[in-house]
Amino acid sequence: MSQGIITDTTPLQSHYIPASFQYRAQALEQLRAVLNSPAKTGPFAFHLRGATGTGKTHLLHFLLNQESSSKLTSYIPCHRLNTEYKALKQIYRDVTNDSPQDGYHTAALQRTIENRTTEVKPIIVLDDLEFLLENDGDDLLYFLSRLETDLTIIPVSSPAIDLQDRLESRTYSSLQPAQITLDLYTADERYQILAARARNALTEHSLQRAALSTLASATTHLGKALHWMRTAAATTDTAVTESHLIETRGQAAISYAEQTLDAFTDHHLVLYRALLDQQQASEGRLRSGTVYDAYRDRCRRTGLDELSHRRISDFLTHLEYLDLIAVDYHYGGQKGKTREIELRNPF
DNA sequence: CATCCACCGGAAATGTTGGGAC
DNA sequence: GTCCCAACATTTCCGGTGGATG
Repeated sequence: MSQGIITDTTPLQSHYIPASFQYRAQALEQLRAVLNSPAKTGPFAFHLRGATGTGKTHLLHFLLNQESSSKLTSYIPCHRLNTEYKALKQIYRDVTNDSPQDGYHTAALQRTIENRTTEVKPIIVLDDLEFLLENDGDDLLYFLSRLETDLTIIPVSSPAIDLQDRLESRTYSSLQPAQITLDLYTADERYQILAARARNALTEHSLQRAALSTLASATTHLGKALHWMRTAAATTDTAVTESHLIETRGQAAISYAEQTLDAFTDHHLVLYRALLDQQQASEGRLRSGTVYDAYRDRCRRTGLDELSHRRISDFLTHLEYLDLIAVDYHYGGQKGKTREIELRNPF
């Protein structure tokens, strides 16, 4: 093993939260104002929206660690905890400091949570809410919205999700969520943030200016850019030049997707690989039928039992939510009712 | 104007897991 | 062990969808 140019991987890791946030002063101020607004009874909600890679999750962690250490926070990653029941179990754990025995009924969990929240007044963060809504509807939010205890509910999602559309009107009207949207970082802001991370993670002068520019302009998604930086830095002993960066693009894109899909099933990854195959094999955009065929072939070659059309249709929606593919929906016309799919230009 | 494309997406059915009660 | 039950992932079923085509 050679020395490499990475002095500290921490600032390049996806969960790293910096000591201070650049270029988000306004959003932070809004969030603080909302969190500290005068108490009222009943649940209080605000919806934090922003494209993937705009730092929604990181900003919230930053804020909640810093400001509200006195308040109890229950963090629900809805892409994993994608049913009301799973989310309730997590909330139960957080508000009681105790693990629920399995076999508890939903109503029993709800009752305990309701009792506990009169005392602890937790902040409940529902990150990647779209996954829960898609899988299980708005039962959880309806339950939370009807509590008469003081709690703060923070749904977090992409800007494509409009709660007024996606929630039953009874849920929406009792939640009345405020809304805060994070804008994309500008190219210059991305450049500065990436430069700062490089200073903390790499040896001096090991990331060339041209490479940094390319990184900053390649994607609006900071997490992807950092992942690419780390991939490039880990594969050289001297310095990240622009050409070395470009060489590692494909590798970085795939490992990024694999990391993202880690919390999902094997089939999600097989599906993504099948999409990669198809994209290379044919120019032009793909339709869900051919994508399914490619997925099935890959399953057969690897001895994995294939899932049904219907199931894979849902998994495609997951890939779309994760911003790994871009999709046009056709509800009829020459092509019939289908989806046209394009791999997101990874970087 | 009828028919067709090619799959969407809701809903019900099925199969599996794991706990509690007897 | 056996029966019952809830939650859950997945399959099965099926009624659409709207421009193009003849």
